Amino acid sequence: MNERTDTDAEERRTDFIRDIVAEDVHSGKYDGRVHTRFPPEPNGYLHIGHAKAICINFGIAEEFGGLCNLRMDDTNPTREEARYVEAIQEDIRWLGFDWGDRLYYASDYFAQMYAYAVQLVEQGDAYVCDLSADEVREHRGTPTQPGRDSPYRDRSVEENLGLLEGMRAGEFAEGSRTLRARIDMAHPNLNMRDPVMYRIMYATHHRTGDDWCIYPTYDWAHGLEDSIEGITHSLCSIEFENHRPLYDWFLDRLGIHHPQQIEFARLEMTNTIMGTRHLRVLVGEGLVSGWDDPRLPTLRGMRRRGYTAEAIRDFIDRVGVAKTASVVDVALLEHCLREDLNRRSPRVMAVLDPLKVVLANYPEGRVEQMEAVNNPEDPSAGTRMVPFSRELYIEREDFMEEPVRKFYRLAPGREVRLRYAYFITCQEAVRDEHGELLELRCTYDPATRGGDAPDGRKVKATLHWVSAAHALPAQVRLYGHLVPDEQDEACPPALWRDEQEQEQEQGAGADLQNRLNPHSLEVLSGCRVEPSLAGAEPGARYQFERKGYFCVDAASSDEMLVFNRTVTLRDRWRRLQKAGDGTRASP
RNA sequence: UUCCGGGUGGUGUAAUCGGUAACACAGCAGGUUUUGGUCCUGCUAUUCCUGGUUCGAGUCCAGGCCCGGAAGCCA
Repeated sequence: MNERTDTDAEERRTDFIRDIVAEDVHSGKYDGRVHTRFPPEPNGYLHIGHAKAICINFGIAEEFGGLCNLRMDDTNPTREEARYVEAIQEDIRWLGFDWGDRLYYASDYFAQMYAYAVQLVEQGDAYVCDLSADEVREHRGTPTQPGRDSPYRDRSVEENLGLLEGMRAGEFAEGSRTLRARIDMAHPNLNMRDPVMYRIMYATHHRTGDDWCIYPTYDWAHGLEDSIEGITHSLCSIEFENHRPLYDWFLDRLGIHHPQQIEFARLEMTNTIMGTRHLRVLVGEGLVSGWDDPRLPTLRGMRRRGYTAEAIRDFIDRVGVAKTASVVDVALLEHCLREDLNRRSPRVMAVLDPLKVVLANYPEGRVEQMEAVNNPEDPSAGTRMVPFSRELYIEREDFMEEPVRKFYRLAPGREVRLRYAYFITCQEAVRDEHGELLELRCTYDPATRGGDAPDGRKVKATLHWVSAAHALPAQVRLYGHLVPDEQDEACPPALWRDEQEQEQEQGAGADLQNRLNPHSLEVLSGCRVEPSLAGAEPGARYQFERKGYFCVDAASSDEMLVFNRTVTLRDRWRRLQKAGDGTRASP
């Protein structure tokens, strides 16, 4: 089911990257080889933005009969942790991609990178600089003003070699020296103004331990990683476009394999918060329950919420690939989700907000088994039996004492159908002394068993229900958008710069919190679900008829079933209500 | 302000050599329906601006406008 058929592949619309790759294959560039890679930094969990990069890199390799590597980009020991390495693999596998035995680590190339650095020093293309971080910044100039040469720029090759060796040997204090590329301090592209290649960090790396006290910067390392692995097409996001000339410069000076980098716009989406750093703030400040909070756009969160990998991949396909900065409507994601879930989810009846219904003319103690269709989209899913009795629960919102216009569910004197059961008519709404609605007194028509009237009369509504005596208690968690529509315009604050990070992230926590939807989670504990749900396994997905798609949460148990709402059904009635606000008509 | 990149319906993308601007989502209207679901039908709505070349411009040329990215020893 993960396999796409040939026709699907042919019908898949193309994009500018696929066009370039196809052209390269035809022209015989790289001997017609296609080899991509997905290079995450193991510093957090993957989110749907990563899914785009994953689908593009693995997808293109697959389509062109090539390979895609998985590479942990672990060049900064202070940010990366081993626990993320396993989680990243888990998420990619869940999405449905396979890297075979090609799991690599940037840290495996540290020795090779060092040798390349020595080569550059020997060529006079790199030098050891004693400027502090602040001084380097000050020498760099600005976008409009050229930078100034470092006073250490013209050291001899021998001195540089000796100093570099000393850096590696741990002879110098952290931050006291760097190795820099010797390019052009007046270059209009800031990235070319003698960028730092190595910094001294006395930090223990999650894989290389204390073998190194100098670590390559991303700009120095990244192109080398792709080159070493023989990558043909380095597909990355737009913000690295300005860095491409630098990667090209390194590769050309070194005279080694030169992949082609192509940049595409990263995925942005409405009604959510994206970006590892922002997500880290949400998790760190306890604004959500963890990286797998079902409200988060993390792959783990979405999985826990009940998203399918197929829906996510379909969504990424439909979003397309381009360079324009864009914000995709979350409605498209939800459409893909519903489409997939509609096909595959067994239907079941669950009452989220129970209102008791007593059938006055139904014999006490009698129980009937009603046959219900498991999935109208899939006849092979068969049917099941659902118990019916004198006392039932229906949804509180399916009754209105004074029905508004176009409300055609239950009301005093009205007849509706109970799905797969009988027509019932509401005789009386029973209230307590405070006017609180307690239960409904109804009668049923024995001739309508199964849901059809022999006299051909119609009802306008069909309600779902459960038998009070047979229903199982359940907790249901209703999830909504993380960010409400009104807040969607507000931009999340930019987050970076190490020395301000802690302070910034605290401020960011408050800023982020202000954007959040206060109703993104509603927990319902008094729900009643049909007995066939007994023993439902965590992760199992269902459609609660008329309510939405739900999946069994990991915290679910035999004592208390727990469901997460994945997404609601499209709800025309709700839309009518919204549109008709204030147009309440008397019955 | 300098460099790089980008502007096609409300949103995301497509349009072969310069030849009828299309697909999907959203929205609206209707049909079917034992889920106000699904499905089906229809509708609304698009080339940033100005000028030029051309029989013909989203596409080519010139100028302008707007948006994004870039001044970490992050990735």
